[in-house]
Amino acid sequence: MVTKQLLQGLPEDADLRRADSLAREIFSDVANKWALLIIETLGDETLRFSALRDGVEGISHKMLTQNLRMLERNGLVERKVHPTVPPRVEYTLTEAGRGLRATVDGMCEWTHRHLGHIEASRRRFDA
Amino acid sequence: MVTKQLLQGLPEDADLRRADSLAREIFSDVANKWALLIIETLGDETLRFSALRDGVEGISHKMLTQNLRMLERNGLVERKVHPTVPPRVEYTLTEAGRGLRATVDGMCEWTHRHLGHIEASRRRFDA
DNA sequence: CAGTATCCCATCCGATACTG
DNA sequence: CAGTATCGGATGGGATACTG
Repeated sequence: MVTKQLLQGLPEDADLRRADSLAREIFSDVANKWALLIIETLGDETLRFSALRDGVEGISHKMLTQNLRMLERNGLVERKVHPTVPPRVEYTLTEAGRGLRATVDGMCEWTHRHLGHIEASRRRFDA
Repeated sequence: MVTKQLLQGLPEDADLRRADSLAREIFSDVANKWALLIIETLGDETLRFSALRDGVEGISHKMLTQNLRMLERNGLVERKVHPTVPPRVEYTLTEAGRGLRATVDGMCEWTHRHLGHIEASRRRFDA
C-alpha cells in the first residue's frame, strides 16, 4: 500500500510491516459494499437502527448490525444508546468516519459520471 | 444512492430506477477489496499479469484473473495481448479507471492518516 | 426497538491440475 | 506465461425465532 511513502524514514522494518498489515486489515474491513453504503447513508445525520435499515436499501438486519459493530470498533461511527423502553439507539459518523465518507462520496460521484461508459463497455464485452 | 440528485428533472421513474440499479451493480463490483487493490497497484503503469500478481500482495491467481475480467468488462482496465510465445498480456487503467483510482488513492491516504486513531479505538472496543 | 443466535444456502477464495 | 477448470473449505449473507 502507500505506507512506505508515508512513514518513510522513521521506523525500522518491523514497525513498518506492522503498520502495513494493520493498514491492510483496515482496508479489508472498510472496502466492502455494505460498510461503504452505510457510511454514505449516514452522511451528516444521526440515524436510528431502523432508519438506517430503511436507508441502506437491500441490507439485512444481520449485515447491518455486523457492519455497524465493525465500524464502531474501528472508531468510524459512534453508537449512542438511550436507556428507554423500547430502546432507542442512534448512530453518527465520527470525525474519522466523515473523513472516509468524503472519499466514498467521490466513488459514488464517479459511478454516476461513468454509468453510460460502463454500460456500453459491458455490452461490448458480453458480445 | 446519489442518483436522484444527479439525474433529477429529466427521466421518468422507470429510467431512474434502471440507472439506480445499474449504479448499485457497479458499486457492488467495484467496492471490493481485490478490485480496489488492483486499481491502486496498477496506478499509472502498464503491468503484466505476473507483475500484477506480485504487486497485489496476497492475491491468488484465480482472484486476479477474475477481478481483471470484471474490471475489463466494466471498462476500467484495458487488456492488451501480445501474440508471442510465451504470451505476454499487459494491463493498463483506462481513463475511467484512472478516475476511480483517484478516489481509491483518497481511501488509502485516509487509512494511513487514521491508523493510530483506529488502532486505539479497537483496543478500547475489544476491552 | 435493537440485538443475539441459529440454520442453511450461496458465493468467495485458495490449491491444484491442465492447456495453448 | 497467462489462462481455464475443478474441488473443497471458509466466509458472506438471508430468514427466522427469541430476548430485554
